[in-house]
Amino acid sequence: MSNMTTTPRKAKLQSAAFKRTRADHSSELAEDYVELIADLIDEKGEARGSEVAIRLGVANATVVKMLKKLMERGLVTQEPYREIMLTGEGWSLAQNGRRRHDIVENFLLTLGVTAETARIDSEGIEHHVSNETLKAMARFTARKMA
Amino acid sequence: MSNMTTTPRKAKLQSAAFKRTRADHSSELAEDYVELIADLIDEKGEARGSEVAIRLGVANATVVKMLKKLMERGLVTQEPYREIMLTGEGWSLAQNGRRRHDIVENFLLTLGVTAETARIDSEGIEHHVSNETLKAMARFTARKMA
DNA sequence: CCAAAAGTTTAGCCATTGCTAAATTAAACT
DNA sequence: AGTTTAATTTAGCAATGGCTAAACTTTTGG
Repeated sequence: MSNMTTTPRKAKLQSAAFKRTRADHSSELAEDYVELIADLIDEKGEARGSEVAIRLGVANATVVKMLKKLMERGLVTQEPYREIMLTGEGWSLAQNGRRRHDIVENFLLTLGVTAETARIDSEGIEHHVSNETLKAMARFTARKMA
Repeated sequence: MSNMTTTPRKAKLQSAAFKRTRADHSSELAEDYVELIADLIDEKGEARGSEVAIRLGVANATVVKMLKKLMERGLVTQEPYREIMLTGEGWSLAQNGRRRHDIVENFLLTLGVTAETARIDSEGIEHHVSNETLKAMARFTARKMA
């Protein structure tokens, strides 16, 4: 425990961390959409734009606009007025997101927070956790469950 | 351990969680600025816009624009071409941010990730952690340190 | 099979947070 | 003090992700 942060801290070279946070924001929305679309397909057999809008709490038009971006990025396909489908790449991204999400959510539950809090916080945290931290979380959960 | 997330998950009413995440994003930038300004004042005796720009990795003009917003929100004060100062409210916000940041960073260190990862990840996570989770993290760290 | 309802898209707006280049002010050096 | 240099601000632009209202399809029910 030698490298503990103490209160009178140095403001070091931190721009990398902030840039990383900003970069995360651009991809995290795409991942949220793709993950939700995957869930809808698994749950209801298809993903409609209006359902995505409801679950994300945004307007229909916003979803339409985002779906165009996601199509440009090669993550989803859709014909006008039809349901949304995921490309292979879209499925990979969704599955990676689910994996991270589950690890974080289960970790929080194991830490002892309520299910509701685990659900909400994991949504926010999921995109900002490095693979190293993710591994540490998974390790912790596995240990506690054993 | 009854409420563990399993892979074929239900896509429930999650719009609240997403809305919360979007709302966090608006305030997290303000907190990053204010926290950094507080660090600079403590470290160098004053906070200059150009220094803020360097540390956050953005252009000078971006900082100027943000500072106007922060002044409108009553968090900082500044006379043209002069150094940046924090209002009482600004200091509270900064201190709250530091507190959260320290808890998360120390928690990650205790979890066993490297110092570099703890620094970077805590930057991203800090703004998305509820008070309940924060408490759980602090408890965990305290227990391990004992 | 056609009209009404429901679902989807388009058009056009707004706020936010970036940027560069040019103008302005303050500071430092003869 | 005056001039150069450095710091700061202004002006104007771009991308992103929201929204509402109006237009257009698809679906559904006589």
